Amino acid sequence: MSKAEATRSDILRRALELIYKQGYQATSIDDILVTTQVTKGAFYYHFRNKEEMGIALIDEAMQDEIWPLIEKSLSASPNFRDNIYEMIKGLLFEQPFLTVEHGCPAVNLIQEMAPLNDAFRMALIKSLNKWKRAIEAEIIRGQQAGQLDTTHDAKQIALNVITLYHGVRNMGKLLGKPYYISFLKEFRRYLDILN
Amino acid sequence: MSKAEATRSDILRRALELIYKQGYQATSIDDILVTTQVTKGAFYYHFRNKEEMGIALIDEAMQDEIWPLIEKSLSASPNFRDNIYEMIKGLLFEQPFLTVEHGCPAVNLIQEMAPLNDAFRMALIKSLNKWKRAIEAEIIRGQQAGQLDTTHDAKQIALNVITLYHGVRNMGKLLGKPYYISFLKEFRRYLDILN
DNA sequence: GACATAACATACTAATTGGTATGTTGCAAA
DNA sequence: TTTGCAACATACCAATTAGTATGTTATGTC
Repeated sequence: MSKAEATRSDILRRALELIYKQGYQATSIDDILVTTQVTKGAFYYHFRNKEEMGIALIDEAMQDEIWPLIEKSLSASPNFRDNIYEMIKGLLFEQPFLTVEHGCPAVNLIQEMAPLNDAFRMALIKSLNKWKRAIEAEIIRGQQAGQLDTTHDAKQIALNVITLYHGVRNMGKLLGKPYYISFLKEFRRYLDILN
Repeated sequence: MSKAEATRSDILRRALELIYKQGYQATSIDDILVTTQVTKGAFYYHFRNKEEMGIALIDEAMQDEIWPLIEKSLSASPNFRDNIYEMIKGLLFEQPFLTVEHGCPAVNLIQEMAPLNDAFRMALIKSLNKWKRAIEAEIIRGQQAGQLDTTHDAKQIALNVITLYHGVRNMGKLLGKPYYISFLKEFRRYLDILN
């Protein structure tokens, strides 16, 4: 990685950190500059404006942060239920970057920016669909392996899983880690009930 | 209602509208003043600062907006399943104030402000608990009426319902109204599966 | 080693921010 | 009908905002 590329990805990583904790609109470019030790000239050399950086952040930094865990957990075991369960558990508990109080950066950005900015919405939809397809594929694999009745709609279940994840990430901000634990129990029950 | 009270509640209503659409931090006091035709002096006569107005908004304006629907739907029919289903359906579809793209003001505020401000978090928890208890009571009523096995934990189900609502409000920002519809079908299934 | 350009650095701006200081007006009680 | 205070109105401020204009420096190529 060249020095310029390092600068760029450093900006994105730090920006993700700040935006994760404060929100996109509440995070100023100066905030980012202070924590990165990068100057304004460098920032605007790499990004045309704040919005372009935000989009890059979704397409690159955010993906890099969570995608390894998703891929790993979805191919860990032959049992699709275990894999999906471990994926959610991993996202909730085993991401050092994420905390209960601040939730999930993707969920936060959807909440804040999807209604305000088309480019953000598109980027977030793309990211969501990637995740959805991965879950869906794992469910279909489970069906083909005889672990789940083929009458179930894999798409629908995938969306349910993501919806639950969004919900628990939001509720966790009020109820804290104990809620994550009781949610996980319920989530396992949900998976097991699917015949 | 005195004229002063009218001014105050007008500020709160308009502020709720703006904050709902733009977010709390992105809504400036000047924004509120322009749309209310109220002057800065009047604003700061009624509220010590922006935060105090935000809290009042949660405690008063937000409750007034959704609570009538919740109470009405939770006592509409003898069937607790129908009532809870209609409550969620009503919140999603029959609140003229709310739109799919902007989601739910309470969910939005939790996402944005719970990690940043203790006073907000407290007010939001209070509001959440009020809703949770109402759902819980309706579930217990259903259990006493023999509609639901008493082995089920009413508290847990109430939290599940709210979690799903949070999730769908967030996902709706990306997937739009069609998702609300398919979610509702799944939600009905979830209620019916509880034996 | 000259030279071009990529990669930054510095200094600035106009607009906006939450909040304050200091007014003015209306209305209710005496 | 004066008087006191609730209920506003106006003018201001220092800090912060995204973005720009105009530099300087490093680096790869010939």
